[in-house]
Amino acid sequence: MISVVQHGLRGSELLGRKFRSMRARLEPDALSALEIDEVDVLVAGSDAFVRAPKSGVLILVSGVVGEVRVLKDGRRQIVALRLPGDILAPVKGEIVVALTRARVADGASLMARLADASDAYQPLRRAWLAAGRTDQAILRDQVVRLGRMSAFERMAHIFLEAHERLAQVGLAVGVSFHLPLTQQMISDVVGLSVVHLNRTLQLLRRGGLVTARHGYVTLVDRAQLVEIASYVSRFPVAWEPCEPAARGPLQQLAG
Amino acid sequence: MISVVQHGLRGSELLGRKFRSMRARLEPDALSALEIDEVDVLVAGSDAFVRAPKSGVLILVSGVVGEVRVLKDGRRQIVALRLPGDILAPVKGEIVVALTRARVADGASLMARLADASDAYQPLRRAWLAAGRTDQAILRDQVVRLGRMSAFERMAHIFLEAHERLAQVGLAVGVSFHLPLTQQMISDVVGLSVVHLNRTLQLLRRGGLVTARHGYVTLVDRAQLVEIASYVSRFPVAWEPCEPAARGPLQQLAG
DNA sequence: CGCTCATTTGATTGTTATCAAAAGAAGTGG
DNA sequence: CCACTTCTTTTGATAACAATCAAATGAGCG
Repeated sequence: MISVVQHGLRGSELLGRKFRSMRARLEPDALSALEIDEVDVLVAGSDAFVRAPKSGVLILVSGVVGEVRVLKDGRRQIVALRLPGDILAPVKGEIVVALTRARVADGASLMARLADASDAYQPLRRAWLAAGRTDQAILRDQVVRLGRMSAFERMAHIFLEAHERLAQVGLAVGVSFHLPLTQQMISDVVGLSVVHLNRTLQLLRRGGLVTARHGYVTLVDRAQLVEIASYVSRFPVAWEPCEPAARGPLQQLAG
Repeated sequence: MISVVQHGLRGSELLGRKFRSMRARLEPDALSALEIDEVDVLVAGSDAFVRAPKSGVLILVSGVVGEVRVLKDGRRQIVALRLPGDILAPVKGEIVVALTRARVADGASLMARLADASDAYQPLRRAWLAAGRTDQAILRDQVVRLGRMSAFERMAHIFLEAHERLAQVGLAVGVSFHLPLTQQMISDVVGLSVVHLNRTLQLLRRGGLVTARHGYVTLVDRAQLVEIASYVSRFPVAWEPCEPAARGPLQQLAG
């Protein structure tokens, strides 16, 4: 299983996958010369608080980070969960928290290329905008999840979303993926208490819907999860079922 | 009291106020030649469902509309509440619902001006981007509201937000404003049942925090509301207290 | 091994939803 | 202007859901 934290992918490769899944017709080398591989900031520790990027745009290369709001009394809401290939864009009043060890790259050179108005970069600009719209849609999914879904539905939904987003950048194998977050962190995403999240997770497990252990998640019955969460895909089929190949190595991870 | 539904403001005036509150140094006539006053679509009725804009960007001139997700079993979530001066931007799976009678204008000419790369429109482009960021921040406020706030806090928060957003475009008088929505509609914004919303509203009233009647809302104790909701302003003081002038006409509305 | 952190379980409380129905407003047509 | 309908607000009673408190178990790590 390919790890979210330690995949061998370069930043440009990640972005390429992401942008291409937006139906962008990018040349093979549209991103190759970008210097987004040089990791700018290395954030370690699972709860290290890092102030917003010192300058410009940051791209998450590996690991998981959250854009977090903390209320006076300590309640936390992870407004957006950022996965490899995502742009970090916290707003005023939010902090960026590394939920796992994470590597981020400076997006300055990408931004420069986007600012270049030449025709050659037209597909790139399109893809960038499409990615932004997807980001927006995912944030709105988060609103619906928190506003009108039961704990059970929320869990089904977040698992589906995480899977799809990771699959988009090639960080999923079939219906399985690596997402090494504590239940506390996930509860701060879906707006539940840890205890209730734990119990809800058990319902999903006992229902034969998912398995989750040591940060490895498998959507055992994806179809039913989609049904439960009324899940609407945000990507044009970025993942292929590929059941046969996956079954072998997955079962040991599934626990 | 100036009405959200029937103010006499022209679209360009609304946008001007909005953009100027973004600290944009717009020339007095930066927007004047725009044809955003010609109302494109007239949506009547309080629950008329209108499919997404036929082409391009729509600007809300008067009235209130919601960008709504409807789940299979009829649960609804108003993802974003749109007030005069806002841009309508529903994503896939959402519908635009007129919550009051509303007038919308076609933003094509504004978009054309934004696309014009000449220096003259630099401040306009800046303001446009700033408005987009504010929009994003408000959406994220919505996430926190739904994810980690109690019913009481949610109500305090949404009232403060509505006030600030209306004040920004001059549709508030002091701490009072017009927002003719049914409790059902508001409950679909804050993710509560109507019944519970009604009871929570009574708590706010009895606590001497707000008055709300016939669509007229007064933040009687704004300071305390801010405290309750941990409210963070999204605008650079777009409204001035102006208590003295307001007190007269407000009290009769306050009921 | 012993420390710490994460997960799990049990018991209980508190919050919010749901159901049902009354009372109040607003609009319609006679 | 009134009877009538319909929608909204309000109230009461109850059930479902999720949070909290407390503690045990399990996993990772030096």
